[in-house]
Amino acid sequence: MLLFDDYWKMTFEILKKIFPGLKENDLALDRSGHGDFTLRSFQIMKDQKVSMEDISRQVADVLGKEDFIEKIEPVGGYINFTIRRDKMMQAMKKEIDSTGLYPDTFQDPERVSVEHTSTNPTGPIHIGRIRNSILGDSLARLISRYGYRVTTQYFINDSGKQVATLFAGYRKYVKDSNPNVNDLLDGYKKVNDVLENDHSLQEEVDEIIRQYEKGDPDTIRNIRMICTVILNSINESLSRIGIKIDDYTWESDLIRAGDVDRVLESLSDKLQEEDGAKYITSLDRKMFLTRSDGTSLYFSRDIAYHLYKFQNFDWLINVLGENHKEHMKHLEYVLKDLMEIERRLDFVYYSYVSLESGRMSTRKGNMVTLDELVERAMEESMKVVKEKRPDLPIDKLNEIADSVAISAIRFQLVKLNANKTLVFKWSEALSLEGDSAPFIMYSYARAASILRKLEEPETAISQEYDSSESALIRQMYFYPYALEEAFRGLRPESVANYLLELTRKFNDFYTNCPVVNAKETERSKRVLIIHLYKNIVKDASNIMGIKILEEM
RNA sequence: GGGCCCGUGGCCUAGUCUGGAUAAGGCACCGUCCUUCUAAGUCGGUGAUCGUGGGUCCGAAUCCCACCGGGCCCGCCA
Repeated sequence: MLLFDDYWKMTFEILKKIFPGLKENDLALDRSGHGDFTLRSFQIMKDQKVSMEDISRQVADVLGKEDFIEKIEPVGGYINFTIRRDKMMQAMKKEIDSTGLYPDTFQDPERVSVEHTSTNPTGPIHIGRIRNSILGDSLARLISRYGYRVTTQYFINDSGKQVATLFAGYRKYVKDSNPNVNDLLDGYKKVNDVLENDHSLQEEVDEIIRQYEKGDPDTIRNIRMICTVILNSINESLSRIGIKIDDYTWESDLIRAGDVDRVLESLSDKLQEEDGAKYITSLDRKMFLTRSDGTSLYFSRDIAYHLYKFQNFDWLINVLGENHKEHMKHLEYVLKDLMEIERRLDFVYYSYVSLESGRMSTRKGNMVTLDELVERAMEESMKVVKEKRPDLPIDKLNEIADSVAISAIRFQLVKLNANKTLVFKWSEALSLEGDSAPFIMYSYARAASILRKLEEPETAISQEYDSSESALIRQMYFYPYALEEAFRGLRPESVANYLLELTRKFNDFYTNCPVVNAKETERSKRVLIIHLYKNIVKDASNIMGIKILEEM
């Protein structure tokens, strides 16, 4: 929960006393530039059969005497409220002085699990999967900022057909007791080619699964070993863009610890069989839990994993590609309707990333890996930073180029509504202008630069702010509302859009309001604005995974 | 065939959940501003039947219905 002097709420509660039927949405943050909050009176006029004049008079009576109100203006069917800027400044300053953050957070005891990425350890992480990681990581940061104890989790699929196939390839073509990633992937590709028309090999893969689930020590040791090699490389790629996952769970551990069997037991009265394979009927569909040879299927392992997570968490969030939607409907049905688990479970889906040449495919080689993207973004940002800052030493240039590249990649993916399909284009991915992370970072660096030029600057809250200052103060003050919206909808892109708007407001302030050479009274109030601005940008950027810099 | 998602200037998006005031940005294009704090920036201009057709409503990009176009799903894969 967010803590701050919430003038929207105060206004709403006062209005609610005179209009008991008032809905939260009737008092909106104004988007049209008329005021800060706007009361839409249409419904009130209709319900209570009163005139606009009556409403205006009543509102003026109760709110006119509140000291945080600057102006009340009825226009058409709206009543616009303007909040005093010095009150907004005070509200922000108060939190930052005492906690270092605006808004302050009330720490919620609930523990939240955010599962993201969970990609099969059968290949490098590519730009399709990375949408999952970036979305999940930002979501985790957002929820944590909101006051929950968040753990990020990765479910390692090491017991399905894909990994068994990987192992078959290793055994046939690689053999090395200390294999590298590329050899493993080559082996995987070769086996997949052979599998297309060789049924004996299919039998071999099935046998590997049986051995693995049965607990054959040699199979376990080897599969763990090759999965770890690939997983390490995935994690290395992720850490390159600032993503670290807290907890890993191996599917095979849940099988051997009996979790999957317990799922079958608890569903025993609903289980049906077909050729020895067990299934349940979920929403008119057969959902198989085991194969006819007794080995487990993803559905039962996923149920087991969710039960395991519910032992330690009050709220589970899963970030998944849209192709999992149907599957998750059935998972939810089992957990909520059959097992009657009432705890909170949310799914956040994202649409696919494709290339201009079409859908990505690891096997066909039509893909762009994260490593490749990072490398090219680094080159691009290095080129730019060298051109812009020839005065800086090389290690400084490296640091800037690195932050710019990584921030740009993350921001580009997180700012887009997750439901939209994304066609990856190099020209857009490598762009460092416009609505991008560098746009935000650059503004922040200019703000920092102003403060560096002043020795022990005074700060002050003024009674008077001009229009650029006023618009910026308002946008800063509204930060908690943006966090709230993002949190409620589990949509980090709301924070991204907020941050872009904040940057535009700051740029307007920057061009219109000189600081360093301003008179003392002007300077001190602007210095405080910059302090608050820097604080909020830093905070919001952290949620977005943008690595903010004091100089660039 | 059934289900879910998307459709907003030439291109990419915000706004859709929770209907409300002249539809907000970016890219590209044309023009402006470095003798004031970093031009990765600023200001101005060109450019939108909000996929189409109905409906509900005082009011629809937003809600409902139908259709069109694109994506995803409908495995003893994950």
